[in-house]
Amino acid sequence: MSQTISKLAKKLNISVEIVRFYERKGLISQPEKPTHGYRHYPEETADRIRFIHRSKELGFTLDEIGRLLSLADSPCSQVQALAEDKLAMVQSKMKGLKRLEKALEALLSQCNNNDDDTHCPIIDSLQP
Amino acid sequence: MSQTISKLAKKLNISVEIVRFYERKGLISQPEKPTHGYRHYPEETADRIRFIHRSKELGFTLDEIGRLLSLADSPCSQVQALAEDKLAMVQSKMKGLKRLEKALEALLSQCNNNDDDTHCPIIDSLQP
DNA sequence: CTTGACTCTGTACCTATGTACGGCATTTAT
DNA sequence: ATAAATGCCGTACATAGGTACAGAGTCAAG
Repeated sequence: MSQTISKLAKKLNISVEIVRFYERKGLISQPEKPTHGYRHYPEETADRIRFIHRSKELGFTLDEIGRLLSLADSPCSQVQALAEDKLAMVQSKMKGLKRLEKALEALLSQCNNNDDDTHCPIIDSLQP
Repeated sequence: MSQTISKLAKKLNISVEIVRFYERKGLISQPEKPTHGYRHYPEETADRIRFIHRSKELGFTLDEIGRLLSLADSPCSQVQALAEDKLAMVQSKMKGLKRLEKALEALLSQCNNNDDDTHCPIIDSLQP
């Protein structure tokens, strides 16, 4: 029950090029190529690509996903460590954005108390 | 009180090339070049680059930072409008990160209920 | 005055994640 | 049997944000 690259791509709603791209990146392995070098994929490859896409949505890079995939049979603690790193990164980014949000809100409130449209207090605040 | 490009770069702990790169991108203007085309920077350039770096840490692209910087001589109402755009962008970015955080936390909580270190439930969750 | 440290411009290269295309082989539909 | 579709490989391009030279000019110390 194997399928050509375009069938696979269509099923996953991605381009044929992306399948080959993932192969070049080592995320999926080159399958059996019975007739004249044509790739024929088993259903597991589709699963693997779905895994890749889910992980991508969670903010993992393709490199990290490669590591995740190779950890598939590793102790839970290793996988956990990777996810924890990612979580820490996300949380630190959020902290920075929260700071910025506060700063922008503060700036905007200064504008609201400003009668003089020719000069903006935001600019003064942005200057170090 | 002007300084050469390498003095500036060293003070800011960045490479000389980056200073020129920012110049090419229009983020800083080419300064006075009194002797044979050598750049000599006033202290404001250092301030400007510090501003760029702070903004970068908060997830602004260089293009966006360019726009922020160009607000300097605009009427308050324009500055305000752009700041509001940024605020909306920041909030939307935070929303995305929050979703990610929740997803990662959900994965990790599965690990914590897992006695079997030889097999990770994260991998199962990502599997279709 | 020579040597070594800077500086200039311009271009090429790098990573990440693809996208697109040229040129040729093969398979499938008519 | 032939034309269209699909496949292959290799390479170039795109974006963002740099990084690294090459080759030539200039400045500063001994």
